Amino acid sequence: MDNPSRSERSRNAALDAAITIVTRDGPGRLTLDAIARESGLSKGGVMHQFRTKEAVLRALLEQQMTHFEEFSTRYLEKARETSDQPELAAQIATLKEAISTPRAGAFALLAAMNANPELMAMPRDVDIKKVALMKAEACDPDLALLRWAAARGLLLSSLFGMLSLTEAERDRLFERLLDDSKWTALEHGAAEPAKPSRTTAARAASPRPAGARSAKPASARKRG
Amino acid sequence: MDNPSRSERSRNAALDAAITIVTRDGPGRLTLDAIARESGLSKGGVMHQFRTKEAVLRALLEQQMTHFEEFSTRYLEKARETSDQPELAAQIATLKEAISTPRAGAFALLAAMNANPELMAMPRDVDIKKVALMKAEACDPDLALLRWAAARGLLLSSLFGMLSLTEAERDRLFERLLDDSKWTALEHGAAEPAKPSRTTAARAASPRPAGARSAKPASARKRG
DNA sequence: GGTATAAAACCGACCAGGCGGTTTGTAAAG
DNA sequence: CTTTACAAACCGCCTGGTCGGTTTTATACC
Repeated sequence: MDNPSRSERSRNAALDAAITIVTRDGPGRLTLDAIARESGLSKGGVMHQFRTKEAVLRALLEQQMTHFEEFSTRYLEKARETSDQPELAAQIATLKEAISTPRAGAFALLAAMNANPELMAMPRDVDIKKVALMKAEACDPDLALLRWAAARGLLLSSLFGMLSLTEAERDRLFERLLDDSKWTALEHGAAEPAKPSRTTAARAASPRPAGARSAKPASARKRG
Repeated sequence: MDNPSRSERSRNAALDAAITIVTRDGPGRLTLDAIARESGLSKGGVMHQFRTKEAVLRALLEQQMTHFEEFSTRYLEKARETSDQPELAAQIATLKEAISTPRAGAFALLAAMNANPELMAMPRDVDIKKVALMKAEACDPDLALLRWAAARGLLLSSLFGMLSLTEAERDRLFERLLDDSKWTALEHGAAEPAKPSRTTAARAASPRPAGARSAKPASARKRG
């Protein structure tokens, strides 16, 4: 096997091991030795790929971020035709996804924060953009932000093992968060949309009077 | 000084030191030696008050929980007369409070989770009760849960340094979360309240048809 | 009161193990 | 033959926790 492949294989092995550890044993147990043990590599091998532990954390964060970023953009494309707030929808859906891929990604976040709170700057910067997009597309930006915050609250609470809701309840709440028709904007920004949104036509495709059951497939549903 | 006082003083010194450390240096830096150093006690002294590190974390969590519990009940009494969902209002207000007493309490939570995720059972048990109360008093329980989740999302995001909102924006969002008149229940549970809520009178105090312009200043508005 | 004694609070040296990181050596790729 | 990828031993430091001893407070007896 050529060198680049060899390296990448080792890198991935290490990162996979890290995720396994952090989800199985908690963030406090994520050590370089543990990664070496779990991945089958030697400690020297791990250190060859990541010169420092912080580098591991950073890589872990990046991996997770791109993973969810991909999910988000994929969802965004679909949502553009079904919602007039596609960015918001994508964000909520992504958070929902993150909750069911549970500790994997976001638990890494905890490990990162524990080691070095400044690492949090990375995901924050992404957030800033997302928030801007969501505000821009909404006629009631605050309401959009709150829907987003609610989704995030559900995710983070769940991550911390502090969410006392059943899976069904959670799903139902996410469903409702995603259903634009259940969130009527205050006239705040615009009772009648000032800008002729590019998706008014798409919106007309769902002319039910705000109360009808949402028909959204809502992506993958695990257990009924 | 008599023995009980002496003990309590030391305990508090240790806990205060722990909070200082965890907020200043991050949860990863919270060690027994650090606590001893910061508190002025010797390590032996610290170990005399808390036989193990987990005991310190537990005490820290308990202290913070009772602190916010007190705030919550104090608020609850007032809210009973101004909102027909006093439990929800109290929870939201408490979360708002927690965000501005920032890292102090909830950062401890992070430290706890890092060391031993099972410690999270303690705050979760409290939550379960709160959630039950909030659901019970609401005619649209899911909406109540979502308002609560949004508040929590704002808090946790802020804790993680991942909230890209200004203080004013945050305040405005909390304000809106607290304003019952801006959250109209879906007919879901009850278009006309099935159970004669004990505060229907109080609710009648704001008889505008849920859509009237709010008198709230709504602070800064960015784009037209 | 004073004094002997027990008990609690506290100190600081100490320990074994785990930690992040370095070094030295070796085999494979280029 | 140089460079890269890895292995394994090793290092110093810090960790949570122990332990024997000292000081302070509480109690018992006179």
